[in-house]
Amino acid sequence: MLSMEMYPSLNLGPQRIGDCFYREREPPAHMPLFPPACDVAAKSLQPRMLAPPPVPSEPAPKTQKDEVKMELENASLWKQFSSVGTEMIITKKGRRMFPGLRLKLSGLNPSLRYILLLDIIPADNSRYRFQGGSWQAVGGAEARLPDRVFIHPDSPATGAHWQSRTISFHYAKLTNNTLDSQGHIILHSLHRYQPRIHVIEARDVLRWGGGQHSFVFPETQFITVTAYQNSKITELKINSNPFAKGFREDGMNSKKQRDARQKRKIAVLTETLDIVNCDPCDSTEILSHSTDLQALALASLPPLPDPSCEFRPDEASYEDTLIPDQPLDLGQAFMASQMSDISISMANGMQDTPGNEVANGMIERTNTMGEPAYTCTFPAAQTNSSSFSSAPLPQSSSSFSSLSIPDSSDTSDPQPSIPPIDYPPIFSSSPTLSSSSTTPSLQQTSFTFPTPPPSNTSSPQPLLSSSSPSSNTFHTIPETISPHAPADTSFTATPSTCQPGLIQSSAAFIYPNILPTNPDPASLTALPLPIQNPPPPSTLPCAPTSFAFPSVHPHMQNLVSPSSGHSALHLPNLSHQAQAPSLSAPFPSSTFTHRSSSLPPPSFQPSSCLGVSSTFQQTVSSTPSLRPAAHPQSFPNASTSSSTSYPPVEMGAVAQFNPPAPYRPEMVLHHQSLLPQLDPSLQSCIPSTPPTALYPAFPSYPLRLCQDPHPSLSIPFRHLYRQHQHGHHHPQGSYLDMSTRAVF
DNA sequence: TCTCCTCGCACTTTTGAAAGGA
DNA sequence: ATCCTTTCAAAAGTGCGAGGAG
Repeated sequence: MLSMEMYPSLNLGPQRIGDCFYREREPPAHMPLFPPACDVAAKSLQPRMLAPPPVPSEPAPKTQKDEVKMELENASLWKQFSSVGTEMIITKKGRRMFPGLRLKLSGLNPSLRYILLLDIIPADNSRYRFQGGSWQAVGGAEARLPDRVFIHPDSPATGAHWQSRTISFHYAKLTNNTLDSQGHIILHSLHRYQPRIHVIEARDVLRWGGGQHSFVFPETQFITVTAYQNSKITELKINSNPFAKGFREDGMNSKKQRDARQKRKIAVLTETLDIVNCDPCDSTEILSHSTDLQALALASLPPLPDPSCEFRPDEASYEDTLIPDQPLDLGQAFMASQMSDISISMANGMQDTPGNEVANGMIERTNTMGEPAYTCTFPAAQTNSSSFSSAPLPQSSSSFSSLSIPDSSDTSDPQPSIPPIDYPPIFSSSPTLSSSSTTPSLQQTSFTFPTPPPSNTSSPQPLLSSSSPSSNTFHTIPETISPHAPADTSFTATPSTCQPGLIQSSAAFIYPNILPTNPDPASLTALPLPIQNPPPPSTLPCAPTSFAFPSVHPHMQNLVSPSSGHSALHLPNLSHQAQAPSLSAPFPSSTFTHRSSSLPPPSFQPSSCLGVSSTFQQTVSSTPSLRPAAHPQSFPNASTSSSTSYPPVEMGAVAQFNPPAPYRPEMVLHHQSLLPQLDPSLQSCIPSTPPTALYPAFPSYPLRLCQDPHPSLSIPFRHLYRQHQHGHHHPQGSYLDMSTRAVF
């Protein structure tokens, strides 16, 4: 088995290792070290297999880290969905996300390599139900499933690579199958989730953790469903997703067409039954029936030419064929109905052309991240698809209307409703945003919205000065920043007050402060947090996180050849890693237990994105990533929902994050701290008494990068698991199948 | 009875192989 | 023989609706 410790610098203490037993594979003999795009950079780098543990003294250039920015290119589309209440279908086989996450990165060191991860964490600890046109929290969340992290197929790649193109996570799939072995991200239905993107510096393929930047875009929050609940979302999806084009009004699978087909089918079946019931021996019956049948058949056929027309060949032909032979008539009737359907469909298709062009145009714009196409007409959620225009979204937007927001501050509220996210007009300040028309509010001024200019989607976006409040890019918090220091000092107050009505959603949220210290809860709580509120209760359990390459791009898969030997991390760019001699070294099991700790007081960064850069911060691993970060209001649990501010955290300052970790290929990401907790903001509103935890308290869940043993998978090293300290017993079994696959 | 999930359907786009031509 | 373009079919991604389970 070949595994790699992804974050050597995150030595949190004794760790549990060796939980993942995967079939070892030999590294592909001819696997290129890096994708062509990265070849040059890769050559410039000295591969360091089994390199010694990273030395804290080798931090990446601060300047670069500090300027790492991420933009959500299709932010306007996301906002459209968010304004209505984004729903994501999850299926057993896995469903892609739509909208997808399309990102632009900047501020990376072009010569360094980075790994991009996507994980999705619970936004709160409630289960939802769609009632009365809005989402209502109806109870506690189900036990958190093991977190899986989707590693971007290009990972690791150089900063130049990431910055030269739009980064898409569209290959990531969501599933509700807790036994999923495909590496999809497992989520509960009817729960609210928040995607996060992590940029992890990989100074070389085996040395991860030089620095970490995490980004959260509140508008990407969604509720998982197995079937769409809100018709507005359905309309949005159909109008925005090319694959659903057939369901558009002008499509062949539109409701109109379906209804017409259904009617025809029913009519035909009814007629058939009637005919069958007739006595075939009675010529009279037959004759009369034939007449009826003819009428029916004719009825089911496309309209005949106008009687006034002199030439009506169709009529004759129908009579000739239908009357004489009953069986034939039946068949013809059916065929006729089908043909009529086809002809109608064809006609519609013909007619649709213009409309389709428009639709296609929209799609193309969407695909190309042409935000303008989707921005639009919100504030008010459109009642119909037609309302979605390609017009730019008014800045005022906001309002979502129909959905009521559950008062997060009020945990007692049994049924808080989630309103669509209201995005304040924060764009105005950004020169890059065409849509910006409104004056940012006081709080909004400090926001930096990730929305990129509608154009240049394919090309790297010009970097916005981080200093500029108007920038629509999310800034990560420099590692050098003290964890206690607010990332954005300009931000004065947070909606902190947890007032239900206040929504800072449009802004990106900064990650909750990650405690730079020991995961020990006691120590965490003892930390002098600059902010305000006591850390959130660690009631939320941490689930094991797995990093998966579920949907690895085909080309990546091709690069990997399963081999009998140890499984190596076969990232496309990594070929040499397999050569590490120490790969086979056994993993020491760790005794480290991670407890949920209180989160540091969140400082609200109104600005956009929750970007947290850190050199591996341990976020309160214990603190469940579950905290609702993005939209406090939406959190029923007051304790969790309260604050929107996230103080910057410097992980590098924490000793536990910096300790040189042994670099062993066998190791997998084993640090729960990898992913900072999402919603530290809650703390501002956190009552002195921690709310009852809806999620069972999870012990520590070290992140581990494990190779997926599944034979069918060509990509080894597919999963990174954040494992439970003490092992998690899923109702359906253990999380890891020690034999061959990572299952639960 | 209600809610939620699963499955099959029809439709679409995407992708890659095959065919043809320069 | 190589490269490029076009064509075609398979694969995969969509939402819908019926039906089943709890």
